Amino acid sequence: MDLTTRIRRRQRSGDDSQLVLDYDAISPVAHLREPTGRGSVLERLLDYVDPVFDDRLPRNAYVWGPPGTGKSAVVTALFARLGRLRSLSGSVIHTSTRGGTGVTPDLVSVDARHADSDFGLYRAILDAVLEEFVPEHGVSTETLHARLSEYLAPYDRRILVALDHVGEPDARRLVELASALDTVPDSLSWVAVGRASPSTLPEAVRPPDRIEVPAYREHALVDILTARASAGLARRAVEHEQLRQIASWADGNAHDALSALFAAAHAADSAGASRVRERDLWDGMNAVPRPSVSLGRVLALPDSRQQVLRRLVTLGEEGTSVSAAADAIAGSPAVDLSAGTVQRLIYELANDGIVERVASDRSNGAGRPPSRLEPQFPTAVFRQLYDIQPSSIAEA
DNA sequence: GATCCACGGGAATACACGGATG
DNA sequence: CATCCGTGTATTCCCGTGGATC
Repeated sequence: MDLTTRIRRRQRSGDDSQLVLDYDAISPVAHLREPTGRGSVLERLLDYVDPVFDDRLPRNAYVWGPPGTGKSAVVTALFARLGRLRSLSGSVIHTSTRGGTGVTPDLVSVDARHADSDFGLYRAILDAVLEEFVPEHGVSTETLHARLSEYLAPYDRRILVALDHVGEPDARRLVELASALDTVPDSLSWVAVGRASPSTLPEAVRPPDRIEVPAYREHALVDILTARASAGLARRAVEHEQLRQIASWADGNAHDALSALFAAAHAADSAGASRVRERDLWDGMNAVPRPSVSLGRVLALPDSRQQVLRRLVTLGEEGTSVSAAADAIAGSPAVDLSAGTVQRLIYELANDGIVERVASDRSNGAGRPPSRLEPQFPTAVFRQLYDIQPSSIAEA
């Protein structure tokens, strides 16, 4: 057990109940080292990356499928594992900028939600590939581009980049990413991970290799829930039949299923129960809006946005309108933003679909009626995950 | 001095309503 | 009765500024 896990366990409130042993294990945003139930997808991905074993570079590719199907999980796990295997084999000093003898392609994962400019994209790749620190300020996009090109220039240097979450609501679109990568030497390939069907991609960026990741079958989802529950919950905390209910309700979406399990377990735990009761199960499923914005996306938002959301989900009466919510949030000592900025952020979040503005039914005369705010993600799960983030441990 | 980015602030625009107008 | 107008909010849009850094 690592330190973070230990700290998290200690952080649990209410020491008596031992229902949830490890929130991380049942977290919808944590990816397991061994993804469950995605064997055939994994096989296809292995076929795709096969050239890497011969120190060659695969072509561009596109992995796609609906939300909550483990696309990211599989690709992330594969890249991590390959990177680890390679460094174990010791045949390549891939992180060294000095060596120059490396021939195995570098494997880099980039979250398109973070690399939201050409600058960010180049920086993310360089940062993964170079040992030295890559500046975040004070240097032009052009400079980073040149550095990347320079890195790739030697004949035997190659990079395979996984572009995760491509084209999702607040990530860049593949077209933009691809064209940014088009201008570097072609000893760089990418494998994009997204939701949209390849037929919706412009022909110019539609890669030759495509791997579809279909929704989970119900029994596969039950397996996933079972594995997670046994890793993170006390023995017998939840019954097989309850997991089956969640799986059936989640309709193939692992994110939603795990969120419901998480929320149910948390509800039971904080009520001091030793097992998930029917009402907890019910609460858990009700805690997840359908469709739900993925928590991975919420937790990938810039800090200021997450702070705003964290306060927003605990507002009561003060949250009845955008401006009232903004005032209340800006007034919180934990938030260091002006009310105007908070308000703008809320509107931005609403535009991105992370919260929904609902037209108020009652109008009291003058002016345009304010709208109510409804988060489109599992708020209970978000609160818990946000509060146990390492950063908040540091602050505490 | 240059660079990127997040903030902040405010102008411009959209909308809802009641009342006035033709 | 159908439209237009004025007023008061809500929402969107835009851009300058300053921090942090090289």
